[in-house]
Amino acid sequence: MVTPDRTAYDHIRTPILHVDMDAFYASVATRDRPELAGRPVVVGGGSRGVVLAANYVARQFGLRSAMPMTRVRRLCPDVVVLAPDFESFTSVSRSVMEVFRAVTPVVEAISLDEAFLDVRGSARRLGGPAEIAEWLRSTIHDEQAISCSVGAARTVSVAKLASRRAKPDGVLVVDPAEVTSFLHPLDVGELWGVGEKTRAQLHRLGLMSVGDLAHTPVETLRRALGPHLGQHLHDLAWGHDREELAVRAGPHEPERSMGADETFGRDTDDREVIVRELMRLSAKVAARMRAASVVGRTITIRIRFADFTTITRSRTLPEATDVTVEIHRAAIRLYDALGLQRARLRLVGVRVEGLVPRAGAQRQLVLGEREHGWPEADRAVDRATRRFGSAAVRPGSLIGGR
DNA sequence: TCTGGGGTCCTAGGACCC
DNA sequence: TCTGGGGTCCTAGGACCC
Repeated sequence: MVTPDRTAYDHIRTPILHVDMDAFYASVATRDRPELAGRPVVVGGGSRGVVLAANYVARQFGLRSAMPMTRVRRLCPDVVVLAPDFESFTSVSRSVMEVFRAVTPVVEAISLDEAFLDVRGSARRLGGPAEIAEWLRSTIHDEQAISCSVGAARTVSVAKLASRRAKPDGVLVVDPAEVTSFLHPLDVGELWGVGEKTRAQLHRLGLMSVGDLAHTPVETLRRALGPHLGQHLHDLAWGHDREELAVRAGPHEPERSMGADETFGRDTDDREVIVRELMRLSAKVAARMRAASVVGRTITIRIRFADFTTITRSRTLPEATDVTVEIHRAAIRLYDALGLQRARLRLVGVRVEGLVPRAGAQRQLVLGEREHGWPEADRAVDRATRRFGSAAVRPGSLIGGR
């Protein structure tokens, strides 16, 4: 790559790049399927599922991420629905992240399909942000046959908005001098951190655009939205935000919590079904915790009723655990304490919070009070799962279940 | 047959401690 | 005999993100 004459690389004006794959899951799922070219495609499915990704043809029919599948089929009966293949998505994601790291070690991954890059240290070698953006796009396109969009700015949030504006398959550099003229016409709902509820609340206050937000006294916003959010949105409206990235310490930043939940195929009030599902979810979570060498003390269950109202109940144990049976037992206690009789449940979930490395959380063995055997049983399950796959080994209470 | 599944962070009240 | 006050933990809910 030809590098134009440049001085003062440290003062590069838009060093933060936000790279975002276009319709990532849909692009990966269709890249080897030329027969689907020009057809509306969504990734998702299940009778009670939602859209995970919609290609750009599907978007012309109004199909969007998070849209219920029932609505999808109504809006677009000819839609092609593909089941997600997360192994494939993860593998493509790894390759894409390698391309990012070829540009700079300062990469903050946000999800499988997007990341921030700080290219301050790369300018001498690779050129300015716009050139680096084009290099990333062509490299990813050549290697993975998918397109992406890139936003460049001085701050994280403006780079993020810029990549969205650049979609699909484009680049947008927002110079610091242009930040307010870029931001202020946008609807408040465009800001990162403003969802449906906050957007509606702001609109009720007569604050429609980011410019309106910017010209509202910060005290007013703090009173209306809470001190933290009020201050934060006022800052964002002026383009004030993080300029440094949080580079992950390792490939797997330790998670603060791990959980699993599942929507039933049909709502149920059958305790036996619910207890069995809690067992399956507890086993899944505990296995992931053991694989990550973490233990946790706070067990939370989530219940969603047929009318979609959702509650959580949690309990903090005296000792951190990664033992399936202990997590399950806590979950059952929390469930039974609710005293539900005929309430029909749509979803149940189990989550363990307050995770710490197992090495730093030695169990206290007090007077032999711990039942032993269960951790050993879990380890045996883990070994068998590694050898034969997860279908081969299931807790006894799940066998015979539908 | 409206509304998945994986997370993070914030708020707020009460308990408890100093 | 006058209601302080900060910090931390626990619990529940809620908003948001991808």
